[in-house]
Parts: sequence; C-alpha cells; structure tokens
Amino acid sequence: MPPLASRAVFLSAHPEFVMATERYNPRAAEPRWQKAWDGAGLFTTSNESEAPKHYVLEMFPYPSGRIHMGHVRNYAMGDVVARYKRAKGFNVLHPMGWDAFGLPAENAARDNKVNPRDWTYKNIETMKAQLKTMGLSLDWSREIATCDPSYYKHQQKMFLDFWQAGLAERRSAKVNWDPVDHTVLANEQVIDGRGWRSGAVVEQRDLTQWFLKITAMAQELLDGLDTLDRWPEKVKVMQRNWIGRSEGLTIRWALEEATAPEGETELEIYTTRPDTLFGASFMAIAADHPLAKKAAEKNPELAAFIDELRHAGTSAAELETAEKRGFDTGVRVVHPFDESWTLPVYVANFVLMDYGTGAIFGCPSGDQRDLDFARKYDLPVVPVVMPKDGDAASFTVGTEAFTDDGVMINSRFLDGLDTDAAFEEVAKRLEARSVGERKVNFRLRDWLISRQRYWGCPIPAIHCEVCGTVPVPAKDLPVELPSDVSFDKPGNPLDHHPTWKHVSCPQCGGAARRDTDTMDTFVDSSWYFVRFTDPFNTEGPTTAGVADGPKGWMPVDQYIGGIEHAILHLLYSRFFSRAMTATGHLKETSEPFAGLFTQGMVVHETYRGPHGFVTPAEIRIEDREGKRTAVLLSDGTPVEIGSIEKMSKSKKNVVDPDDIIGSYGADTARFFMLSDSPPERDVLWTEAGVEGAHRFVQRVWRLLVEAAPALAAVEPRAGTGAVSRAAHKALKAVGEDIERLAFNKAVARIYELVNTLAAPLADAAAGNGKDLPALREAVEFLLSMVAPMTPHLAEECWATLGGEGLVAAKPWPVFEPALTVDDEITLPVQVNGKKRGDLTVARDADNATVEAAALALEAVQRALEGKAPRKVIVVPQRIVNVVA
RNA sequence: GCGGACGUGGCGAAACUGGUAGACGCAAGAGACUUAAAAUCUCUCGGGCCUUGCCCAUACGGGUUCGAUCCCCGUCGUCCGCACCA
Repeated sequence: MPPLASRAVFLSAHPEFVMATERYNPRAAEPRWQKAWDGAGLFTTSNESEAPKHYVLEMFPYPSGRIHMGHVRNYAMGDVVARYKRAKGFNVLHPMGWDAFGLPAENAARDNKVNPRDWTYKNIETMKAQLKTMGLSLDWSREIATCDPSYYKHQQKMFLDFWQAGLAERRSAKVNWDPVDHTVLANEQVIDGRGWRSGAVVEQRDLTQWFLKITAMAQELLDGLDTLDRWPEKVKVMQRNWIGRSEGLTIRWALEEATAPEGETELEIYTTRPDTLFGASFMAIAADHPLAKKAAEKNPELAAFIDELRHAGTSAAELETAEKRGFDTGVRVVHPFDESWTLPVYVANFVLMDYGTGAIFGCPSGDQRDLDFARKYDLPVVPVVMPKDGDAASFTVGTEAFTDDGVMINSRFLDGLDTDAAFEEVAKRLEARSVGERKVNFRLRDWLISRQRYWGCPIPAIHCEVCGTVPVPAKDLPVELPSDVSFDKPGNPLDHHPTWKHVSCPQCGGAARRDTDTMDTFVDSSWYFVRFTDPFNTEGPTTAGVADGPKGWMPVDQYIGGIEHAILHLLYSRFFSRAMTATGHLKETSEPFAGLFTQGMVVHETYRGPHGFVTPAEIRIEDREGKRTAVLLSDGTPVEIGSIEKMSKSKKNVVDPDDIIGSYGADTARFFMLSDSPPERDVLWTEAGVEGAHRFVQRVWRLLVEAAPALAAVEPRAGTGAVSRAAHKALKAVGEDIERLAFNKAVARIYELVNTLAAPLADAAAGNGKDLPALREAVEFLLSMVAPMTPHLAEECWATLGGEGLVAAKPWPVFEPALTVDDEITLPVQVNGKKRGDLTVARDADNATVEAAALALEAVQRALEGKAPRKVIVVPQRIVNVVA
C-alpha cells in the first residue's frame, strides 16, 4: 500500500486497486463464477469413473412457481456435502429434478384458463433460474420432470411389471367420495365429514381402484429399519408405528345354531390377548362385516343401525369423540373352552372392518374400549389379569381396565400363569383343535394409487367387456395425457375427454376404454432417485450396472429433506426399491437411502397490522430502550409483533430468496442458513442474522484483499507458530463437522480461524508479516473450508491471491496431525470438584509430575488449608482433581 | 390416552457422551477513528458478594461419583407423531 498522501494519485493510475478496495460485490462476482464452473463442466458427473461414488440428494421440489427459504436451507446443506465430498476425491452424483404432477396445476388451469403443462413448465423455468443463482453444484444434465412422458413412460412400464408380479392389483375399496367435485378425497381432505373444497357431505363409496401391495412387504419394511443406522431414530420409530406389527391369534367361534342366520356357522375374530379369553363377555363386529349384513336381512332395526354407522363421519375429530355404540344382533356364539357358555354378538362402531378379521371378542376387564362398551350395555366385567402382587379375592375392575401384564385369575386352567404363559397355553390348545391359529397382523394398508385426476401419470390399463382389464402393450407406452382438456366440468377431465378413453382392446380388438385414473403423485417420487442414475436411457427406467451393484450409484449415500415425509414418501420409496428389485429393474437394492437427514424448518416472526398480517418487507423494526416495536414503512402505523411461525403465505411471514440473493448474494444466504442453529432444528430467520453472515463474507474478502499483495507470490508451507496450529486444527475440525452434517459447528470453527488470522493478515497487509508461507497456507486452508458453504467468495478470494484454477476443483487439504495438538496444555485443577486454578504442563508430562505441580499451586495449598490431600486424580490431558 | 424428543445467558447455541459450563454468532453497552454518520477496530457482557478472591447457576427435587448439562429415580413444562388397529 502506498502512503496515504499519494493514494489518490496511485489509485487513479491503477484502477484495479480501486476495484479491490471496494466492498465485495456478489451481484457481479457470483454469476461470473457460476459461468466459470459451468464452462469447466465441474459438476457434470460421469458414470464411468474409477473414483469411489457418493450420491447426495435433496428431496426434489414441487414446481409451485418460486423457491422458498426452506429450499435454500435444504439445498445449501446438500451442496456443502456435495462440494466437500468432491474435494475429498469422490465421484459425486448431485442431481436435481421436479416433482411435477399434482393438483395445484389443475387448480391453476381451472382458475386461470392455462394448460397445466404450460403452467408447470413455466414454473420449472422460473425456479430453475432461481436455483441457478444459488450457485449449487448440481449436474443439470440429469434434470428430470416427472410430468414428462420420457419419465412416466418408464413408470407405466414398471406398473405393468408390478401388476404381472402380483404387486399391483385392482379391487373394490371403500373411499371418500365427494359428490359435488366427483372425485375421491384423501382422508385428510375430509373435514368434519365434508369435502374440504366443495363443502359437500362426503359419502363412503365402494369403488374399484388400483392398489400397490405394500402389505406384502410389511415384514421386510419393518426388518429393514434395523439396518438403517444413519437414519434418525425418530423417523424409524414413526415408520415402525405406522407398519404396526402385532402378534396374536385368530379364533373361530361356533355360532349357536338357534340364533345363527341361515348359512352362517362361525365367527372368526383376531386377538392379541388370547390369555384373556375367560374374561370375554361379548363379541363385536364391524358394520360392514358379512355376518352383520346377514343378520340385518331379517332385522330392520339392525339394518337401520348399520346404515347410520355407515353415514357417520370419518374425520379424526369425530372418531375421537364418538361414543361407543352397539346393537345386539341376536346371534350368539359358543365359547371355545365351554360349550355351555354363549355370548352375544354386537355390531359396534369401534370395530374396523379392514383390520384383522373385522371382529373381536370383548374382554371388558382387560381393554378400556371393551370396558366402556360393557358399562354402557350392562355386560359382565370379570377380571382375569391382576398385578403380580395383587390379591385374587379382592381385585376388581371399576372404570379403568387393567391392560398390563400380570397373573391370571378367574380363568380355570390358566389361573396362576403369567400373561405370556397363558397366551402360549391358549394358543397351544386352540391350535391343537384347529380352532385357533397364530397370526401376525399389520396396521399398514395397501397403497391406493388411483386418483380421478388429470395431471398425473395415466394408469396403463384398458377395460374390455370381453377380456376384462388388460395391460397396455409395452410397445404402446407411454400412454400420454391429452393436451386438449377442459376443466369446466367438475370431475376428471380425462373421463370427459371426447375421444381419449376410446380404444380397441389389445387382446380381442373390440371396442374398449382406457382406465381414466391417474397415479397418486407419491408414485412419481418413489423412484426418481433411481432415474437420476441414468436419465439418458430411453429404453428402460434403469440401466443395469449403473443403477446399483458394485459400480452402481444406489443407494443414495445422503438424502436430505423435511421431516414431513417421514412416513409416506420414505416408506413408499422403500417399498418401490424392493418392488423394482423383485421385477428386475434393480439388482440388489432394498434400502434406497443409506443416510437420511431431516432438516428443520425456516421460521420467522409474524406481524399483524390493523388489516391483518403484513409481510416483513412492509415493516420496520425499531429498538427503543431494549423494547422491539414494529411500524408500517408506508405510514408509520404501529404493527404488533406476533409469534414465530413456519414461513407461510397465509401468515405473510415469508422472505423471498430472490430478494435476499439480490441484495446480499447467494453466499450470504447460504452461510446464514448453515450458521447458528443445528440443521435438524428450526432456524429463525432474522434480518440481523443475515447481516451477520454478510459481515462475515465482507470481512473475509477485505482481510484477504488487503493482504493479497503480500501473499501473492508466497509458496504455502506449514510453520510451527499459532497461525499454522490454528489452521490445521480448524481444518481437522471442519472436516469432521461436515462429515457429521454439523454445519453450525463448522461455521463456528471457521469464525474462530478468521478471528485468529485477522491480526496476522493485517500485519501482512501493512508490510510487517511474519512467516508468510505459513500464513499463505492458512489462507488456502480457509478458502477450502469456506468453499463448500460460500463457493463464490472462495473463488473470488483465490483469484485475488493469484491462485490458479478453481477452488471448486481443488482437493481438500490434508492437515498435519502434529500441528493439531499442542506441546503445552493447560489443565484445570480442581479441589473437591471445584475449579481452583490452572496448570500449564508439557502435553506428555507423566502423572506424578502433574500431581506434584498441581499440589504446589498456591490456590490448591490455600484450599487444602495445610492438610494433606486424601487422593489426587489425574486424568491425562484432561483435568486434575485434588480430594481434600 | 399411546409413542417419541427436548428443557443451558437477553436470543440462536457449544461442551470431544462423565472432566474448566456458556466456544462461535446475534443483540446490548463503552471507547477509538470521523466535521458527522455508516463501515471498521478495541474492550465489557449468566447472577450475586466482603471483587488479588469467593458463592450461586445447565427446568425443579433427590441419587450414584473424586467430579454430573451428560448416568439413574421422581416432579413440572414445551414440542412432534399416532389416534378406537383388538
């Protein structure tokens, strides 16, 4: 730097220095480096590499129109991993695509008279441009959109293969039908028994629908969870509960002849508590149970009751508050262990047809629901299990059932046995008589994939009056969606289309019609990660050897996304991988995601003005005497600062990534998303936080630019001083933190290093640098460490230092282990567990030396008050504790 | 109701799962530079006291241990998931 007096003259002659001393301008620099990476083809991944593979994937977005901060956080994390692994020498696959089918496109079509396809692709274009400004190291050559026939063609082929393999089937099912919108609704779309959009009372209808037989793999899906050691325990627990395995017994009860409807001889029930068989006081069957229907034929009152249950609401709220209700069918069953003992059969509203056999035996003393029911209908309550230390003579059940394990009472040959032994005894006896059978049951239901929708993957089936339902021949795939559709009428546009569904039967050639349903969009997202391994293959969904196997990409090494997909998407994908393996589309993959990380949400304060919520952009925060207040920018009206919520349009607490990237740059946005909060937790978006991140970016830039002339021609070399120690320690820690996805800790380590380097860099800039080779090495380390997080900044600094090539292409530096440990360490010295002083010793000092030195400390002597210590505990390189 | 997770400064959080509680950042305060502001730099920053030092602090109450944010028992609170699954 020239002396101040001549600076103006110097600068006018050297405009490049004017550039250099200005603030870092990400708006200019970021697009430049993005172009440089593109030009070098750095992120285009080859399937033919000898390097070990690493597959990093973030959950692909729905093309809603604009990216949001949640995307920024998700993709910033994935990009850190991708860039880091690339620097570590891995062949990294880091692709991006679009979950492009779905209802919003149809709503937009209906409301704005646009074609769903045009709407979707326009959104993709916008969002892709937004993602590009983030500077993500994505292989865009592999981009896919699930709404593209080149994608869903393969999905249709796999559907046919699943069908042939018995993993897909068409059958009748009870569904929520909205009579106004003419469509099936998902359970969560039914609110208080009414369609969420139409407000019409939803009907339960039997419709013939397509199912994927996920239940066929229930056990494997459950067992597979145990192998997923890099999944959050929470997600595994949720999936286990969802699959809901239970072990029990099916028991066939003979109907009492005199009371049995014609042709009916027995009732099969499922129970997990056969031990409580002697506590039975009634049987309960679902309203849809065949026996109920049969009994109702000659009993109009029963028929009316059943009809009433069928029209009762199915919403969660209604089920929760619904009172236990039943109706005695008049049919009686005979107890399997006592021919003289008969029990009544009720139709009950709390028994579900699609679990177990749709029938149970009620043991009021051992089940709260049964007890509620028994009290209401005045049925016997016989305690059959009591606590281990209970008294058989006095133990009774009042309003609370005893559901724990314990000791059997009032149970004839079971008396005195514990619960497990009683279970075994009953099972053994009933199995011997072929009356009972051990049975494993799952809560998991088959996956209903039919949707009466337009904007989805057509189900490639043809219905022929003569031949039945036949597959579309593979050569005719894809079955493409027609583009000339109308959304004027409610219901499925595919069904309304004048010509689309009329085809000839592939088998007999006669007149037939297409299946007009499309697939649930969860199907699309259940295999996209496999498609990314070779999206160029037009012949099949996957390519042998590339998809999986010794040189294949699967499984995904690190999958990152939101916790909201903990069950459905992840479970469906786990099923799909197994089904693809079963049908030869994969070789050996059962678990698609070896590592899963669920990131937290981006949350923000809410602001409420006189006319409802207002956006953060419309207000100004004022800080008066430590009290934060907010006012409208426009006219200064006070605004109430509300609770912190997930960013959402309805709360108007969204911050647009475009605005942030536009004013601070992508690096700042990325760095802030990675700082402070642990990635699995929610992160609070604050203006101050963004400014802090931006200050960091500017600070690194300024420190390096000012020191650059002194360091430009220096060869990096490790020294022995504080600078090298700090650099090597930080390098070690940051690498470990990134491996563990502890981005917030890596950021803290980087801050520490920058703080350490600030003074030496300032000295170098002023011309009194010491050990410049060590400083140069430390700076290069720093740039490598920030490169995964703030990649543009790293490139800009590297260029300023006169570095060759791109940081993005540089290998991760190697730390010197000797430099990461200190020769002298400071040990805390405690007396009775309370810290009384510090002791600086050689790192390899032996315990006796340390002990002597600790005892010699003045503070220790004072605390001991002249007494001899009873014991001295020396934990090498950790602590000394003197026990007085 | 069942299952799970979590409670640490004014705030977001660290603490190598038993070894200096509060790293790093935000906010706040004081100072330097400046005509001034911004930016930047330096310092202070859990509470208390008899302030070279000591006491109390990791939701609360116990326990184990030389030593507990961490392990065990109990209480309170917050969040999430499931919800008649027999």
